[in-house]
Amino acid sequence: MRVTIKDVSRIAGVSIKTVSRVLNKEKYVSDETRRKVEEAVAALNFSPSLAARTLAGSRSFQIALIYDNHSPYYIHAVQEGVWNRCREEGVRMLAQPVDVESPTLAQEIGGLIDETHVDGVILSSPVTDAPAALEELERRGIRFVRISPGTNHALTSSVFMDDVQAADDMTTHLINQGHRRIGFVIGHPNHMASDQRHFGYRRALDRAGIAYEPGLVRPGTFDFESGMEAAEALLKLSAKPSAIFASNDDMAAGVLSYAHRIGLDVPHDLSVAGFDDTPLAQLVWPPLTTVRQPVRELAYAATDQLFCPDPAIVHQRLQHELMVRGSTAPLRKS
Amino acid sequence: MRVTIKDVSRIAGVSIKTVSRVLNKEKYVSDETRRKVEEAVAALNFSPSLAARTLAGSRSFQIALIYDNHSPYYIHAVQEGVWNRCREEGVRMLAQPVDVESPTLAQEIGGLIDETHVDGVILSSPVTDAPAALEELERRGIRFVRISPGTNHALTSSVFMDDVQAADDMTTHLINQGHRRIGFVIGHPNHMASDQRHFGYRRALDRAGIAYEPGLVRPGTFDFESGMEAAEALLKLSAKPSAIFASNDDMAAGVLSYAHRIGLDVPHDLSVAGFDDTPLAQLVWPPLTTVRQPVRELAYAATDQLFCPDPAIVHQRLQHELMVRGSTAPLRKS
DNA sequence: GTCCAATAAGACACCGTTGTCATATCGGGG
DNA sequence: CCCCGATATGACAACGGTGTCTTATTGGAC
Repeated sequence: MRVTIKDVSRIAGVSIKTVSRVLNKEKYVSDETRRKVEEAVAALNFSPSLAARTLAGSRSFQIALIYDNHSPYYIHAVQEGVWNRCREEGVRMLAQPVDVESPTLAQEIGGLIDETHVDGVILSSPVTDAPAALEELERRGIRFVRISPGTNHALTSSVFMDDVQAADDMTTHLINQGHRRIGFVIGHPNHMASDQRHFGYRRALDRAGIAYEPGLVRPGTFDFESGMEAAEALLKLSAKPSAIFASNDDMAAGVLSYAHRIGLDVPHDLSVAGFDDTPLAQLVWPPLTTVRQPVRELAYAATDQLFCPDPAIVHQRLQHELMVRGSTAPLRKS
Repeated sequence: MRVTIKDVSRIAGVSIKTVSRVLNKEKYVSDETRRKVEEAVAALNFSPSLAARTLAGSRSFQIALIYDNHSPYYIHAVQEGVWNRCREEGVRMLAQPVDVESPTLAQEIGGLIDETHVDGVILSSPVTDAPAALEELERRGIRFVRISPGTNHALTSSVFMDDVQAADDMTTHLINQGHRRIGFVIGHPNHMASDQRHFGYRRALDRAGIAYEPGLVRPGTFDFESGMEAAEALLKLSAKPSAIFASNDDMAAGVLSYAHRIGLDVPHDLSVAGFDDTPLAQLVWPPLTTVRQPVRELAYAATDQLFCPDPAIVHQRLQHELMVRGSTAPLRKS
């Protein structure tokens, strides 16, 4: 049947406890013994049962990644980052999609933790800001790290980028190109990042001495359709914007699409900027000027913090990057 | 500390075995007792330890989804489909990215199974056709279902769509619009679907009495760049195609992008068709005519088969759908 | 009234590890 | 040479459930 630690101990001629010691890289095992055990492990192709380790020990060698589905690209990148760090650590990753609006959110998360005894949890936006989730995790005293949280809940570690500064940078880029009437499409109200990007846009305008015009700002939901709708509203204004900054790439693609549909030439008739630098940014024409968000790196760093024994609460900021491509251009004199 | 089955049994005034029976919905528990146990479970907010159940019992309440990263959209949809079925069953999903080219693939999969005791495995393309993976799973006698396998390994269950027919349908659609010189971009050589789509293209041409011209067929790797490169090669031919059928959407987007770059008007100067109907298809201009691949449904059905106690090997085909959008048009008489 | 199958519930071993404690040996300071 | 802390290893009891077996108790069929 299944190969167990007993088989290994028999082959190696030691007790199961000693095998366990080798497996867990504990001190107080002689080189000679260690070698024998390692050989036996290799010979039998032994992998210890996670279930047994979890039950008997104080670790489960599993962490959970909890997220709500918004952008497949984003989630995919997060999973990749978390997974990369997990694999180095020999830890399994449990991917757990949830509905952040669900009234049973806390219960679901609690159940997950009770069932699996995960050693820690990574929270991805927008679950990072769901009070029910945070309370549940804290009540259980489980370690968790948040990726790009919107609220600076001082109690927990997090990794993030500066959304305000990034949106400011992008807006400033457009201003530097001579644009004065710059439309803005806000993100999904669920996401704190939406407010921050909105704020960054506003801050850049202020600094440049350009008045903030509510009419140039449209609500959106981070998806293509809402970008199109926002573009339609903005481009039907009598005083049209010469540039539109959509606060994520999907919406920017929607703006682009609507602009094409009514015969505008991007970037000469209209500059369009996005945010996130998803692959999509380079799968549209013209390729989007956007902000690269280091998602993989954020996820990796978050997981690293989870494993890192440093008990201090750490807030780590990673750098964004302005990706200037073909969808923005200097304002045409007319 | 942690709430265990003992606490529940104490509160309910029954033995732990009876609690276990209720948890597992076994027969031979009186309604009265069942009610008492359920109340105790609810009162204590009890979730049984998966580790203990796995160790003691014959099930682990976990399945693994093994995939290699190609398209984030595809993987995301697969995960969603698998997860949806898992949630109904109260089973956890272990997402396991692998490198299908890795020489240690079998070992990784073997280790996963030994460690986690998963009850079954879902294989997503292209891992579906990695001999090392299949052999390892069979050697361990573990149940697994493949999503869209390329080879018809008679031993295992699978769900799939008819790639040949779908590519045939799309090609026929183009032919019906009057196109005769139809370029084709092949997919990644790793994926069996690439050959099948290629074959479908050829079959449709044959039936229509159009000669297959190797010069109109370019290799690709399922990504945007390879689509652009293929488009460049095809559109520099002296006898240009009037339509290009790229065998996935990313490559079609690449074709579209290159066409725009050299000033072609799609669809009037060139029809472009894709395959998969990823969200991207509607995030480009003009929206792509493509084949809808029912990925979520395939994943859901595969998981359903895994849980279904029917031991027979089942091959289930799901229907594709032609999505005609703005990127294809009747051949312009010139 | 007897017998047997179906129903209902508990006792107890066991799953494969790790934690704790006990034991043995070794090397060096006094 | 003795004693003690560091090193090295093993015995054994958990961990929290399920599988198996045993024991009552019912309710027809004969």
